[in-house]
Order: sequence, then structure tokens, then C-alpha cells
Amino acid sequence: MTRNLPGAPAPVETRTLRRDAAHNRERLLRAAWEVFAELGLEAGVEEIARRAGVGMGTLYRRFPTKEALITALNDEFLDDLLDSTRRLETEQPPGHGLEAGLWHMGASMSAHRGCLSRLWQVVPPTADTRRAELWSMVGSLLEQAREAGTVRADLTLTDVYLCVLSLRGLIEETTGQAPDIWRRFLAVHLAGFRPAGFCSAGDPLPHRPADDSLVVTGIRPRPARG
Amino acid sequence: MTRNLPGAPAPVETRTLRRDAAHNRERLLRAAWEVFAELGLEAGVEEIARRAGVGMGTLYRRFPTKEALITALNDEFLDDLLDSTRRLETEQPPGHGLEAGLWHMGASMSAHRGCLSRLWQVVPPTADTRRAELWSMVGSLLEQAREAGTVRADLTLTDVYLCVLSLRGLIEETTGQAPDIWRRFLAVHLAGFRPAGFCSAGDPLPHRPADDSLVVTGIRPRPARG
Amino acid sequence: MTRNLPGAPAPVETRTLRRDAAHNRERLLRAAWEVFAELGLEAGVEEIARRAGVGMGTLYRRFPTKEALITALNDEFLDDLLDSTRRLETEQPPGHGLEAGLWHMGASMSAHRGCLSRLWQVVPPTADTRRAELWSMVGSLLEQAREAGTVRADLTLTDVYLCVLSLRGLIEETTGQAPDIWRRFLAVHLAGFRPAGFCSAGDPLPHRPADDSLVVTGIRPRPARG
Amino acid sequence: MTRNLPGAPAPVETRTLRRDAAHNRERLLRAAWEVFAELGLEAGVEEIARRAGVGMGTLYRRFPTKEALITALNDEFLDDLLDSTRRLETEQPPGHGLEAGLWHMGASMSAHRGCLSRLWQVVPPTADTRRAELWSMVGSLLEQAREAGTVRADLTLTDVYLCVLSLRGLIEETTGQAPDIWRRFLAVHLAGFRPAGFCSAGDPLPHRPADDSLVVTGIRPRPARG
DNA sequence: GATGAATGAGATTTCATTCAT
DNA sequence: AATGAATGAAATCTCATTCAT
Repeated sequence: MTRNLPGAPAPVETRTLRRDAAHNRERLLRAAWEVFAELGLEAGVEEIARRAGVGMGTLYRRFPTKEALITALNDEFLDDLLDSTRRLETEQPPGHGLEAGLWHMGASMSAHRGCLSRLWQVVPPTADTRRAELWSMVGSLLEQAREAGTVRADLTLTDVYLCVLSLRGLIEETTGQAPDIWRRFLAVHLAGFRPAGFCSAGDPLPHRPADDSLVVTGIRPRPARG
Repeated sequence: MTRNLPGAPAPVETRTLRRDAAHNRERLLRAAWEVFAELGLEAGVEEIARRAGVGMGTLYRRFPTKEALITALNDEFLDDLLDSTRRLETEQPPGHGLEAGLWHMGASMSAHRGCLSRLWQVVPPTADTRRAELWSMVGSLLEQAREAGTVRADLTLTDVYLCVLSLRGLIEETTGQAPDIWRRFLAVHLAGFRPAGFCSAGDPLPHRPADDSLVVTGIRPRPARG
Repeated sequence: MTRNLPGAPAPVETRTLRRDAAHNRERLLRAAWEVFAELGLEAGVEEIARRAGVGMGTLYRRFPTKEALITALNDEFLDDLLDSTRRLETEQPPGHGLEAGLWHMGASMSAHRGCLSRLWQVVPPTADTRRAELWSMVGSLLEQAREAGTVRADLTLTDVYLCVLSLRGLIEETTGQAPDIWRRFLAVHLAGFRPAGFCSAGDPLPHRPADDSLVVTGIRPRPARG
Repeated sequence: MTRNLPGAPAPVETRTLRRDAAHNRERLLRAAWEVFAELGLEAGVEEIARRAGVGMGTLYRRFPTKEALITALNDEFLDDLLDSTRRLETEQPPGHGLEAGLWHMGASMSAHRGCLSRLWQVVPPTADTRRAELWSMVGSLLEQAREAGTVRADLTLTDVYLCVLSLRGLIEETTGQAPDIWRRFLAVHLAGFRPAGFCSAGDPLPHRPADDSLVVTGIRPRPARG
């Protein structure tokens, strides 16, 4: 209906409308991120709409379901992660990309606490594409690491996946109280990845916690609504 | 249920009543374990009462809150764990108690999937005692392991705690689809605990997964209620 | 759980509880009847709960869906109709039961305007039993009438059904403004049922309207909410 | 759609615009007819705009209210009916115009199932003119029939109106499953119109249904959206 | 003490209508 | 004049908790 003839400049109005919609979508996603990080996934969607400064109808025009909103958050996260991991792939010395990638994933997840519960879940085929690409990239990094001898020869992609999965849960639990403690965890786990004779295996683990107070304190539950 | 026939003497069955009460408590806990494992923590309390064969009032007489019920589940779990870990402490060759303890914790948590979300959280003082005792025991095991040289010298109790915490999340996510995959994860992580030259560090990791299908499949969300 | 031994008297408490619940159910049905009659089926269920003096939860405990409530109204209506029609069957002179039954149906429906939209629809098997029984009774009445020669020999049960169906719609439309006009309609239609030579076919039609103002006025729409 | 190039002279296309507008109005009415027939009057207006290929704003520019759209449908229907009935008036042998007119009304309504719920209701004065004219014509036909003795002498215009009104409801209910069953109903009702000794009163009723399955099957509810 | 019906605040979702572009 | 995104009130439905019996 508003199709452009070839060669004609893209219509400004259409883009403007879409820009508005995209703007609202952005605000909704940002608000959702905020709210979920503060109150957990049980937070009401109304609060999200309120903080985004839009009506409920707008929220539900963009995301037909609360689930859809959460999925969109995770999709966005996955998109970003995919982009940054792609860049990372080429920048690392051979054999060190895997570890760099895992540190990067940890940092990314840490910056998005509260929205990650659907992460790594089975999703409709379209989203699976990104997931598959990401893990295919990680697979390459693992292969390179194995060839370079920086990780054990019998380390599998599943091992890396389990590492990320446990990291996700750990971050969701601890970020509120000890935002960087996941680093210590990952350092230990990566040590488990390395072959016996690998030089750095005997190095002191980084990110040593100042004390063991977390063990005593435990993890405080996220505040629930109402 | 314990209605008296008219004219019968007043029941002298305080002990019996208490036994009944304890019985109901047991049934409620068992039902809660079942329901949470099947439907997740969002399951309605009515379903639990139904499966326990008691009314809602009884449930709320025993547990003033849904939270209290969940806490009771975790307390019970903690009690069991404390008992079994105490026994374990004395049965292991010196320096190997820590790993044995972690394998044991993993198995215990795996057997209680669905109820563990409040585990290791800050709880009222009474429960804290057990928690403190447990981690004090684990602290001893860690000390022994350090002394025996079976773990790195710079390994802290926090590291062990993080290991257990991540294990808990991993088990909650994966037990439905891959009930034993946590073992592989723990094997890797324990490798990270060991010092560089420790004999078994170069051994092949146990619990190798048959393939990497989990990476592709991902974790399916727990089914929600109707 | 409160099962009685055979021969034991029925427990009073259970009945009392049930009486309460039944009481509320009654009030809900009465309120629903009122509200639907006043505002139409689009009325909100909250108003029904309010008028019944119960909370929303109670309404939804009794009727899991608004649809279920409407169905219950129609079921109740059908039950009553079945009972009264059964009585009627034996009280009429042979050959006149069909007409009496139709006048009775008209009056019943007229007394329940606003709730009848699901009437005569396909419903779950349990309710179908009543429906089937009713129409089987009507079938007998039709047969008797045919035998007595009070209706045309080629009149089918479908014809009677269509009469009732159209009557339902007519009543829903007109009861508000002209509560008895359906009688005139039915008188005409029953004249159409009769054989050519039947004595009363030439009698003047009863229920003659005073004027034709309804044709000019038309049917006013039922007031909508909000 | 009709955007002007910058600098181009102001468009001299008032007629064109009006033609466009009329075109859109047509498409909206056609789409509304379709959608209401499929989904009932509760269908969302968005679906109508979508099928008409126009935006919501256009729909609301043409019809300030959903009600107005429905009224427009009924007006259009009334216009058509008025035209065709005018033609019919002159073509029938004297005394038979009334029945012919009713058959024609039935067929017209049957062809417009889904849009007829506001039909014959009180409407703004403009439409009332048509309504009044139509019923005045029907009044003449009734008068002629009475004079010709093809209907009872005591038959009123209200009787005809009730016939049409009940026919409307019947058609709305049954057209989906038994598109022509209304004919049987009308045949019976017209028999009720006729005087006792009128020749055709003893003829077998036409449109006899093959069986009484509709009584057992009942009327299935129209599928709801979403 | 046990029961399970009642509660009602709050969650998600829909949709006729408005309005910025 | 056309578009379709935004609106927000209101609808249906849920569920942890209370309370009459």
C-alpha cells in the first residue's frame, strides 16, 4: 500500500512511525529489564508498562504475552551475545578464545540478572538459529582450545554448556549480594577444564574471596511482590 | 475422622492426636515434595492438600504460610543431609571426605528436585544452627583435604559453597531431562579443585556424556499448571 | 473420609456445609438471572458476585467459567421445565398436551429472559440426557396430538423444535417492551399446526394486540454496560 | 497513498477522493458482513479493518462507532429489502403479495446472517423513514390479502412483524447448520395466517425436513474468536 | 483439631476508540 | 484523508490465606 518504487527514497513517515513503535519497544524492554532485576520474574506487567510510560495495550501489542516479553528479553540478550562473541572469536590468540568467551558470557549474564530464566531453553525454530550459531561458534573455540592443548582432550561441548548453565543460575542467585563472586567460581571451573600439565594449572586461582562470609550469610531471597 | 460416638468417654488420646498431627505433617511434606517436583514451586497449595488427603485448614495449621512449607522441606532436607554427612565424615580416608561429601550433596539434591529453591538461603535462627554445623563440617573436610594435598592450597570454603550453589541450580534445571548430567559437571569442577600435580588430574573425566545433544536441545521449561 | 457406616444416620455437619455451599450457589444463580435479565449476557460477572453477596472466588469455585455459569442457568431451567412438563403430560386431555406444553414452555422462557442464549445448544452428555428426555416427551405429545387429529398429520418434531427456538428468540427480544406479545405469536403458529378442518381453526386468534405500535416502535436494544 | 510530490500543484481530485472514500466504505461493509457472519457480532473491529485492507483510522472515519457500522449494515440491508419489496409489490397476483414478501424477507435475511441483530430496532430518524415505508408497504399487502381472503380477517400487522422478528432470530441460529430450515418454519407459520376454509390450508406443508436430527443435535454455538 | 468453602486483591489479557505521524 | 500504534478501562480468572461449621 505504501510500497515504494525502486530507486525512490525510503518513505520518512513510515520509518518515523516505526521508529516510534521501536522506541516504545525499547522502553518496554528496558523497563522490563529493570523491573525483573528488581522484583524478579513474578513482577506484574503493569509495573513494566508504568515505568516504560506506556499503556497496557501497547505492551500487549508488542508482546502478546508476558512469556513473549521474557522471551524477547532473552532473544535480545542472545543477539547481543552472539554479536560480541563473533567479534571476540577473531581477536583472541589461538586456544584462548574459549576461556575469553566464557568470561564474556559471565559478564553479559551478570549485567542482565533477573531476566535470564528462560535463557538456553528450547524456543521456536527462528530463535533456535541464533542459539545454534552461538553454540556452533563455541564448539569451534573448544576445538581450537583442544588443538592448542589449553583444555583437556576429553572436554566436550556439553561440559561447556553445563558450565554456562550453572553460571547462569549462580549469577541469578548471587549478583545481588556479591556481584563478582561468579568470577571466582568460573576461575575454579576453568581450572577443571585444563589438562594436567598445563602451565597455569598450578597458578593461584584469581578472584579469591576476602572471607567465607557468604557461606554463613547465604543467599537472600529476592523480594516478592505485594 | 476422629469423631467420638455419642456417650463415649472423652478421649484420652493426646498422644494419639499428636501422632495424627505428625502423620498429617508427614503426608503434607511428602505431597509437597511430589507436587513441587512435578509442577514447580508455583504449584498451588490446594493441590498439595488434596494429594495429602487433608483439608486446607490442616495444611495451614501445620504450616502458617506456603513459604513456611517450603522452608520446612528445606529444613528436612538439611537435617537429612546433616545426618548423612556426619556419618560420611568418619568413613572416608583422610583427604577424600570433601569430594565424597560433594558427591553426596549432589545426589541428595538430585533426589529432591523442585523443592530446593530456598536452599542455602538465609533462614530463621533455628535452621541456621544446622546450616552452620553443616558448613563447619565441610570446612573441616576442606581443611583435611588441603592438608592431605588433595585440593589446592588456595581453595576456600566459599569455593565449595559456590560449587554446591551452582550444582543446586544445575540440578533444578537438568534433572527432568538428563538426571545424571550433574555428575559430569561436578567431575569437571572437582578437577578444578585439585592441585596441579595431583595424580588424578590427568585422568580422563568420568561421566562423559554420550553426545552434545543437550546443548542443542536446551532445557525445557517446567510445565505450568492448567 | 467422612464416609458413614451403612445404617448410620447421615452426618449433620456435612449436610450443613453443603447447605451453605448450596445456599451460595442458589444466590449466585438468582443473582445471575437478575443481572443477565437486566443487562444482558455481556454483563460482568463481578456484578453477579456483588449482588449475590459473595466474593469472586466463590463464584469461580462454583462455576469455573462464565460460560459454565450460563450453562448452569440453562441446565436449571431445563430441569424445571422437564419436571413441569412431566406433570403436565398427565394432566391434559388427550391430544391437547402438545399445545399446553408449548404455552408452558413460552411462559417458562418468558420468566427467564436474558439467560436463554445457550438454551437448546449441544451440551455435554449429562445435560443431553435431560434434553433428550424432554424432546422425547414432546415427541409423545406430538404423536398423541396427531392421533387425536388436533394437529396436521404431516407435522414433525422438527416443526415443534423450530417453534420453540423461534419463540426463544422472540421472547428475548420483546419481553422487555411487550411481555406478553409472544402469546399472540404462538397463537398464530399453533393455528398453523392445526389441520384444515379442525374446529378451532376458524376461531378468532386470541391475544390480539391493541394496535400495531410495536411495528413502528421496533425493539429497543438492551442497555449495554459501561 | 495519495501523497503529493513536493512542489506539485494542489490536487484537483475531490471527486477522486470521494470515489476512494466510497470505495473504502464499500470494502468495509463487505468485510464487516464477512467477519460478522463468520465470528458473530463480538468480532473485533480490527479484523474488519484488516480484511478491508484499510487502517483503523479509516474505519473510524467512515463509521464513528462499531454500533454505527452495524447500523449501516442493517440500513444497507433495509435499503435493498425496500427496493426489492417495492418491485415485488407490483408483480404479485392480488392477495398473494404478503406471502411472497415474507418468503423474500426470509431469503434476504438468510443471505445476511450475522449482521442482523440490530435489525428492526429503533434507529435514528433517517433510517426510520425506510423502516416506516417498508412496513407501510407490508401493511398494504396485508390489507390486500385480507381483502382477497387469503389470510384471516383478524390478522394484524403486528402478527406479520412478529413473524419476521422470530424468523430473524431463527435464521441467525440455524443458518450455519441447516441453511434452509427456516423455510419449513415459515411454511407452518403462514398456514397459521390463513383462514379456516382457505383452499391450501389442507395441503401438505412444504419443505418437510428429512428427519428430526436437529432436535437431537441442537444448535451449535458460533465459534468464538481467539 | 479438621474441613473445605469463602475471600478478594491482583494477575493477565482484550478491544473499542483516539491520535500522532 | 489514511494509517496503525497507543490507550486504558474493564473483563475474566487465580490463589494464598481465613474462617464458619
